[in-house]
Amino acid sequence: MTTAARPDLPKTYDPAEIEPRLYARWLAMGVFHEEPDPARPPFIISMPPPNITGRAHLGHGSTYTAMDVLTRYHRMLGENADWLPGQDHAAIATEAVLVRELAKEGLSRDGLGREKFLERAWAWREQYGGEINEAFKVLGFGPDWERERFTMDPGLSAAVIKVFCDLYDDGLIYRGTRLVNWDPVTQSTLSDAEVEDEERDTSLWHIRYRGEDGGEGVVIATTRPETYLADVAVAVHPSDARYAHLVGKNVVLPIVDRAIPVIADEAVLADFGTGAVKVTPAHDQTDYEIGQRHDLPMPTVIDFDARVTAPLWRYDEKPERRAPIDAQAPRMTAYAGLDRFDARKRIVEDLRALGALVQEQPYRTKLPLSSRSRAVIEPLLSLQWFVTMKPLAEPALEAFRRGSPRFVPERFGRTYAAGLENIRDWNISRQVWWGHQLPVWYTANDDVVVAPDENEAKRIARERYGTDELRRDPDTLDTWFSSGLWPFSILGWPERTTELEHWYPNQVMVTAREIIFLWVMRMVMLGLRFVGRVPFDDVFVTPLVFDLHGRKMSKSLGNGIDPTTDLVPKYGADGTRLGILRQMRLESQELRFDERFCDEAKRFGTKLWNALRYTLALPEGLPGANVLPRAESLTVADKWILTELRACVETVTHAYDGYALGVAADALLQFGWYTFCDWYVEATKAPGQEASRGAVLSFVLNAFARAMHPIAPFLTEEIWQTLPHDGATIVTASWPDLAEIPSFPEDAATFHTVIEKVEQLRNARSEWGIQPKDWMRVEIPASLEPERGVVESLATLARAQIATYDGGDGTLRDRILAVRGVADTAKLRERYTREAARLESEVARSEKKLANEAFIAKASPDVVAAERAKLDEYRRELARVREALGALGD
RNA sequence: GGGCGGCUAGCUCAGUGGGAGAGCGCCACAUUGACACUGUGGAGGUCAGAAGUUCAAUCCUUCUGCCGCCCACCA
Repeated sequence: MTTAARPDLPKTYDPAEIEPRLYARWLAMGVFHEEPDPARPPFIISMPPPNITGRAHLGHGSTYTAMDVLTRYHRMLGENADWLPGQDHAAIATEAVLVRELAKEGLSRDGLGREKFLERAWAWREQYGGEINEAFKVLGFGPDWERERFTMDPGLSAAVIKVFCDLYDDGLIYRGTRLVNWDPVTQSTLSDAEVEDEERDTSLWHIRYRGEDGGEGVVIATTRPETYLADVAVAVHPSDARYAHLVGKNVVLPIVDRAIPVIADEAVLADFGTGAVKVTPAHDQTDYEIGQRHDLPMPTVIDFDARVTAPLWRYDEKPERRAPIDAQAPRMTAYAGLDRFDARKRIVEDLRALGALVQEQPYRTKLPLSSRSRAVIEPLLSLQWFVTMKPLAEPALEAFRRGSPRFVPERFGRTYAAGLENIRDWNISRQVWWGHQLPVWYTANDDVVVAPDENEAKRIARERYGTDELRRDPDTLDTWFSSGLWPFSILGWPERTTELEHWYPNQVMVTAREIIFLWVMRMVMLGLRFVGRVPFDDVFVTPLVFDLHGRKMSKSLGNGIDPTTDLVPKYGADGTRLGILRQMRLESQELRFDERFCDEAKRFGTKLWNALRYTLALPEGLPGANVLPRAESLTVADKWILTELRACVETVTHAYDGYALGVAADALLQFGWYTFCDWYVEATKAPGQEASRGAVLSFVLNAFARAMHPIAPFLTEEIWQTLPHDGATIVTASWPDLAEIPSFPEDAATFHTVIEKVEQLRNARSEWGIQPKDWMRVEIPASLEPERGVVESLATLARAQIATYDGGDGTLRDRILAVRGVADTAKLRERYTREAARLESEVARSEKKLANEAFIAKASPDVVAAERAKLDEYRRELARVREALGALGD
């Protein structure tokens, strides 16, 4: 047991001084570190690794605070709790940052060369990659820093290579030419999940393609007129009578005078646009599929810089075999080298001049944007590596049908399952250098060798192809390929480590909704395949953070908030955390961040701090930690606050268990401020409370601090340390045990009546305009006589003199407490008149209800009895108010 | 087009099949020692609209409207 160390506390709790000091102490004590311990139940969370380019934002404030709270809670429960941190190399994002840095020095990536570029990248990572960890420390997060991992650590890289090789050997990774999402800014492909749609105003251009026979031909509608140069057909719906006569005939592309066939395909919607659609297989996903079905050629007209090429060319895996299609080249030269959007303007003008542009109709469409660069994605043919997803998705779906993982809130499980059901092959190769280079080599004849390292590749090549002259594929893997292994790669997989044995699967994955497709699905699929189990029992999906007006937070809108620089200096880490959690609702999908909650949370901290000061300043001093007097020595107020404390701890425990962090935060604030400070602390100032109050205040604060510690780690540590306590730090203290907290329901009810009386008194004083200097005489029921001192004390503001009456259980308001000559009679009358009207309407409502035979017959007896009791009460009150009104005279 | 969430006091949000809640803001009052980063009281709402189920609906069902999100090959 340690006694109170510092009797002279400042009036205000100062987070700026206290928080860094406590965090440093926790680190020195190693409280966040755990070793696998089969004797205790595990509680493991793998931290979603932030990008090394990342900065703290409010998303971390919600999602990562939730993880910290859960880990701290389960640690206090005595579980083998560990939060495993790390970082993601964020291939494209990081490379973009590096390219910008180099540009400032007048350097380019290609000029520097791969080796030098990667040296720079690692140096950058060393220098800036840990910044977000500092932010996390400022926020009080306590992951197991000793276990920090990076997706490009040797161990994790080995896991990546093994997974690639195994999937390749199993025939689930293939190389092929497909239409991919090309980001012309970062010069790399993106997976479907990395493409975001954004609505933009544009036009729908209607263009006439005349018949080859000189007829009217057909009018197509398009949002991308610049790609018409590479059209290979016009498609209509098979049952569209308007165009049936044209199917099988040719129409002619304007300007370039190239003839293309009209074909019928189910994918065309007869009621959209003109019902006829141009088919450009090399630049549109739907068209690509139509092209495949009809075995159409796939000429390309836009290059990897998003410029129009002239002439057209035919994509080939080997650049030297890419053949120009120069038949129409002379007529296209005007567009050669133009950016796709400039080309669009020129082509529209030229078509208009030619009379081929039938109509230009304003139109709002969704543009595919790169989530990395915000550039408009260009669908392009390219030779890339893919993962066949269906065989991976099937076991994941089966597991989900058996209930694993469990989603909280449950509805996100349906989103997840729908994603698995509609899964498409995953493009995993990226044309950046920063990342895991594909373990793929080619012979001079383009024979493919996949191997974990170069020596093994050479051995295989010699054996199979009689050569060890190899060149390695320059591409790297999609960042999500390595993060998809996260929950097991950070535990040492493929080695069979103790950590992997005891800590896989994790108990919960906490993440945001938008990551379900990008990440959660892939972790499950890969975890199932390579470790044989779903990597986590629960997936807790936290709400997305928006600003007060419901707009997404973003740098460009200028409404982004960095909690460490924008909130912690103002409210402290505790205030920031509590303020955010108070707004987190389990079933809600968005959180409109309102800073007022942080302000409230900070003031709550000060309030508790002062309750602590009050407790420490008690003249009679404090007993040892968690020592309560025997029940006979406790006052009614003591028994009430202990009962309330127990209820609070119970609520908070259930809330944490169900991930309802907002409910836990509410309950703690409600109890701490309004129940404990406003009523109990005040009550202890009444005469007759001295004998027990020190012990009870100390006991309640100690238990309350522990219950609130997961949410507000610093303040609660400081309170706990200052009061008598057992142990070195609250971080490893035990969760309040309900069995330790006595409960006295009957006494609690009595004190509840005290509160009601006092509130009525205060209300009366205020409503009736009783001046501070004036006193009024009030009466309380005989049953409260023993608590007279408390009522008197709490009612001090009302300047009340207490008398006892024995008239049953009537309320104070009705008794009217002889107000002698001090109250404003007019105000009193007004008040009573209003009160009488209210009671009359309540009586009428209740009478009507009870007169309803159906109600009596069908409602449950409890409800009917309660309604009768209410009616009696209303009638009694009404009679008293009327009596009082009469007594007022004129 | 499909799916999902929301609509409760000026603002941000809890909540419940049976007498509408919190914080902030607003108004009034209170400064003799835990705290002015305070305390006390008050005003303020046809619980989006309509229909249905029910003895009883803000809550359950259906429809409508508006806001938002996700998915999908509407050029």
